[in-house]
Amino acid sequence: MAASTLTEVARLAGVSPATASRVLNGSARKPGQDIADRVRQAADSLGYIPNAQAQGLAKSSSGLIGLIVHDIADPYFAAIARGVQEAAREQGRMVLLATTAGAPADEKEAVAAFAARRADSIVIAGSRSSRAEDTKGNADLAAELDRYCRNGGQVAVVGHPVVGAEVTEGYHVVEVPNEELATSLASELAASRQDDDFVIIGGPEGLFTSDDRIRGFQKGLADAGRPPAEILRSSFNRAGGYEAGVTLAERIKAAGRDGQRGEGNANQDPARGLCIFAVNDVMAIGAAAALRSKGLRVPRDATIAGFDDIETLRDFRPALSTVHLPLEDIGRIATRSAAGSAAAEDAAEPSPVTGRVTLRRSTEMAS
Amino acid sequence: MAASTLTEVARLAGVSPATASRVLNGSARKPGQDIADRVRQAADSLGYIPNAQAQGLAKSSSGLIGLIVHDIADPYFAAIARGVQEAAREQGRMVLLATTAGAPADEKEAVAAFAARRADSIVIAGSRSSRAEDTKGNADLAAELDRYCRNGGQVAVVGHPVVGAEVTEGYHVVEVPNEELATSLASELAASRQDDDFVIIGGPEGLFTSDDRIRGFQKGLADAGRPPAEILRSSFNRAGGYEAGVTLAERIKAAGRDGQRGEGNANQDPARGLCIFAVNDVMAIGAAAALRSKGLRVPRDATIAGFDDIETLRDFRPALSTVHLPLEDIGRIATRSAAGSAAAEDAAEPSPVTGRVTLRRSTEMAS
DNA sequence: GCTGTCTGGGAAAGCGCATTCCCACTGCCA
DNA sequence: TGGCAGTGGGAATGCGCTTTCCCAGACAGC
Repeated sequence: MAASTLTEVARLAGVSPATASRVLNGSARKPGQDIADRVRQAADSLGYIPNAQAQGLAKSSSGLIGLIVHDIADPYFAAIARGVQEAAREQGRMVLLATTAGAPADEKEAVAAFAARRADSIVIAGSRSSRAEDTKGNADLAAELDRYCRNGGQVAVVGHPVVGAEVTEGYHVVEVPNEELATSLASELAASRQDDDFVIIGGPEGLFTSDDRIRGFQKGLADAGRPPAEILRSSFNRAGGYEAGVTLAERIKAAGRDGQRGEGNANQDPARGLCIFAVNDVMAIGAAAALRSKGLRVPRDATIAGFDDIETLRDFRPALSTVHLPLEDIGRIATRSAAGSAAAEDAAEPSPVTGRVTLRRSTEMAS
Repeated sequence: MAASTLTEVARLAGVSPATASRVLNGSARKPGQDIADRVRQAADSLGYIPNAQAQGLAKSSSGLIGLIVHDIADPYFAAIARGVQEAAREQGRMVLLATTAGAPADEKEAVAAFAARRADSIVIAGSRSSRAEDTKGNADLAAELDRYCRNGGQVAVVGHPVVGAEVTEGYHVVEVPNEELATSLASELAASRQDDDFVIIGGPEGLFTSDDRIRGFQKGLADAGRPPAEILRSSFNRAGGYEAGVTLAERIKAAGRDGQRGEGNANQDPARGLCIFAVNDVMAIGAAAALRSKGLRVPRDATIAGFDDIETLRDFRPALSTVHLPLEDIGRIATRSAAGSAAAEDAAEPSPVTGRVTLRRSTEMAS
């Protein structure tokens, strides 16, 4: 038994396919009540399911939203995905998922695939990069996006615009105030951690999200009259945080900052504590794990702050100081801004994203 | 500029659309080298992207895999989704996401929507339920799935078969040995926690995953000669775990099990500890948070074990005893089993899922 | 040299639906 | 009663592609 078609339904109901189409899918023209009933009943009895592909082909639009993330298992993206999914449901669309590990080449592929499926809009979450090795990929991605937009597609990018994107028609950017928030975080930490030196665990250079947060943090420190923090670079995930954490743990011990009176380091005053800012929560957790594995305690031997306020990590102890980002809203906003309702379009770029510095135990005053 | 079509490419290359189709998309018939080159070049210069909808319509298959989860932001589902995504990529397909909060009615909707899009296969993750209020929904869902399968669709369900599903053609179940693993967990805990009483924090009655794990755990206790554990029911998420944790915390204090010598409870021996088994990690974390908020310490005042071994929770302290489940593999296996390669089909239901009891600090020997 | 078999390309028929255009009919006003 | 707008249904076209079928030419065997 093959899936039944509109034509079959029409025949069973004794009407033309045109009429059947009109009653089963919202058309401007409403057939008479009796006919409508007949058609609907026929559809029911046949278990008719409209073929979305054919519909899409006929009206060239698909009811699909493409979502591009680095990794759906990363709680950051998962949270955004939830928002996207919700907004999509509101719009009566479905979401098509693509994961790319952040590689622009893969992202370009994904955009092409979405374009092939005639997705109505595309949401790109996940940090843009300006690394040299990505130059070519970025250009390709930008070109693909341009083409997609020119063909009437709507694109929403979370965070930074894609490097080199030119079209403005249908191209939306959901700004995330990473830099400002990092500045605020630094200010608050500078105030509460008077006696700490600061160090930053960042992602690879060229990753915008990471760079923005680093820049913002440094600015906050400078505003508070603190010297710039040293920056440790590693990968933008837990492993990267852990790795950097190991390095720092050794340093802390060597400097005798762990209360065990190490041999001391000429450059570092053992009396001063160390406050670590990891550019995202997952890295912060990794760093904390590294310190712990080296026998160090947070916040006693070092304090740590992250960024994102990942929900799953809220029960982590010591509670992680971080910057709360409304991830789910971000996904929702991005999806809505790419909904492409020409009317509401210019009316207002939807409510801006606001975060909030959230200090918790991991950077609490040492007793 | 509208997206260019095959016909345009063909015209530019000076061939028929049929030929263009044959060279651009793998057909059995291979046109001559020179012609192929001409076509490919024309396609390139036009930036041709095949319309997947039209392709799908023409060959009635879409290259789509439908994935149904309760909540994509839940790390359990996110991990499975990653596996699905990966396997999908291997197959050159894309994944369509639907979240349903576990409501059979929504799941039925999702299946219908997938069917409408002519998804090649559907993966259903997330526990089935046999609750009375879901009876109708389950029946509808089963009917929808049956229809989908009869129309040639492939379905893979993680865990339990959908209640009432009848078709076997194209219907796959990825068995997760929840019960057996829970039994093993109980055995190991019974051995290491000789002096503990056991209590189970379960999900709502009728949720198969939860029920299986409870049943298995009780069996393990029985095998070890322990009396059955009391069961606290609450919702299958962190909040549920927290709620149950609050209840337990009060009880522990009342029973003077927290070392503070409470007034004691006739039924409970204050000398005995309490070992809490939460049917999933997230609930376990919630329960632990509740205990902590009541001033209780794990594993000192109570021990806790979970189930799933969620990656994001591995850095939780005290490290959570749990049962490791290869979530990502599960997603992959499900996706592959629904790949529908009739050849490999009967050859072997793909490698079974195996978990592993993983005891960590949260159930460690009291000193 | 002629027929028979390939080979490779093109014409055309859908895939299932939306939609435009057309037509028959109703009811209204003049 | 004739004409006209308005209403509601159907025929037909096309969305972009695949695929079957057909046909012209190449080639081999007799």
